[in-house]
Amino acid sequence: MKKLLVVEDDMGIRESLEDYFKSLDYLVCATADQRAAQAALSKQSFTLVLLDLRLPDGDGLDILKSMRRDGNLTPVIILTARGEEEQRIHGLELGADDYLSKPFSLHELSARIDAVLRRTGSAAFSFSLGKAEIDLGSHEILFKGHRHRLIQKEAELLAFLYKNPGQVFRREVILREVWGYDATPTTRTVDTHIFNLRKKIEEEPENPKHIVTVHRVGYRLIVEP
Amino acid sequence: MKKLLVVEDDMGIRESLEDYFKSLDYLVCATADQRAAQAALSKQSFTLVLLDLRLPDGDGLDILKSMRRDGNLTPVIILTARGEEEQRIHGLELGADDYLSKPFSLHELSARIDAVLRRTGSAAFSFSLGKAEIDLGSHEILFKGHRHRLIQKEAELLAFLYKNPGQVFRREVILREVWGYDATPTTRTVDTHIFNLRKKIEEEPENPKHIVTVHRVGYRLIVEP
DNA sequence: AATGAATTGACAGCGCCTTGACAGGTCGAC
DNA sequence: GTCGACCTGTCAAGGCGCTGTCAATTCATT
Repeated sequence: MKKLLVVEDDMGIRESLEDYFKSLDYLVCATADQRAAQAALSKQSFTLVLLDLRLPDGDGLDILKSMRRDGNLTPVIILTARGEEEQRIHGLELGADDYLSKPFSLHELSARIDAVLRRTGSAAFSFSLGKAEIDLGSHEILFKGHRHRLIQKEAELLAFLYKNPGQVFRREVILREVWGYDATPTTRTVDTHIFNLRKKIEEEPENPKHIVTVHRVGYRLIVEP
Repeated sequence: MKKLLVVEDDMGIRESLEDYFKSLDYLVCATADQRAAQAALSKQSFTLVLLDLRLPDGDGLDILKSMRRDGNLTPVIILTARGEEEQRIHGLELGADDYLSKPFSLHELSARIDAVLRRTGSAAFSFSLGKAEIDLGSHEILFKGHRHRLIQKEAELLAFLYKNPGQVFRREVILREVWGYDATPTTRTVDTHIFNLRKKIEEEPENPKHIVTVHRVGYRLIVEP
């Protein structure tokens, strides 16, 4: 489940954003100003933040600035009015992931969100591989109408692969990145977890389409079918 | 039936609020000062609280502060006079859900109330898990015809999980979010409270359906059966 | 002091992680 | 095309870290 923070002072826009994304099954927290946004950010974690720059109690960029200062890497998309190019540029410098000029269509915004989440992968929070819907926030996957659980190492392994889609990783690298620098397990352990993952997300585990073996090298994750 | 607590010292405003919301079929409890408000809050649970900050016997924010300290998550809308920005900001930090500057139209206030209730699900407050009806306002739960009490930490813990349904939280995160940043307890403490909560809300505590363990990670709350 | 909440510690049992073995597959050498 | 060396798929079993459980202790409130 993706969780959105909307920061927008115009009540009309705010509510239409809220309604639209709720209809897409997002969890939406809508705030109208800087203070409320900061309060929400300090208490909860979000998949992505939609940020209007012109707020009644200050500049929306301050929110972005303080997020990044606090090490909060949640993706941010900036919503600007016409003629706010400077701020928009400044926003990208501060670490925003995309921007959109008003007026925009909700459909376009939704597409941008998907693109940003795909690109940052940071939101390896919830995604799908083929017919499997994977939710790393709840460690659950929905596959063929059945609900399975991912165990800890499987979830970590899958998250790592998903953050680097298409790229081949040698087993030693996977061990180092997922298990840690002082990992003791052998590379066979990786194989076992890959095997178990395939049983949970591949339609034909013996003929995997997503978690692919690269002989004599390692494994790679194919996101697009 | 929605039940409103109005805390407002100005008799004119108080009575017009009372009349207006009664005409909208709300149950309204109108109080004029901190003492009466606290008394009402300790005895009843409300759908939402309208809180004036300037009270004859102290700061309205004290009411909000003590509510949140008690794990009472009833939505609160703050009513401020012009030039009380600082307090309003402080209120949002303390967990208020919205604010409105006087003078305001009753119609606008009504719209804000609807928005807040929609946003909070109006339910971070009173909800059910399976056959257990949980009221975080009074810390009471009704389960199998019996009435149990949630103790403080149990209520806070359950409230936190309910605000983020489905999501897995590591024990360290739960400690930080529920106990506070400088929390001393160990993660075993979390287990104990989970154990006690299960005894109160699960049909088979040894086989929990709502407060679910994710091995090697933490816990998550399943709201839907 | 007394009551009840909050926390800690101990222990048993479960489940994840790892390992090792074998079968089957892949690819280069010839 | 065949062979052999090496790699990967598969799976069962054991160790051990993690959780459930609960009693005992500390802490807070009155």
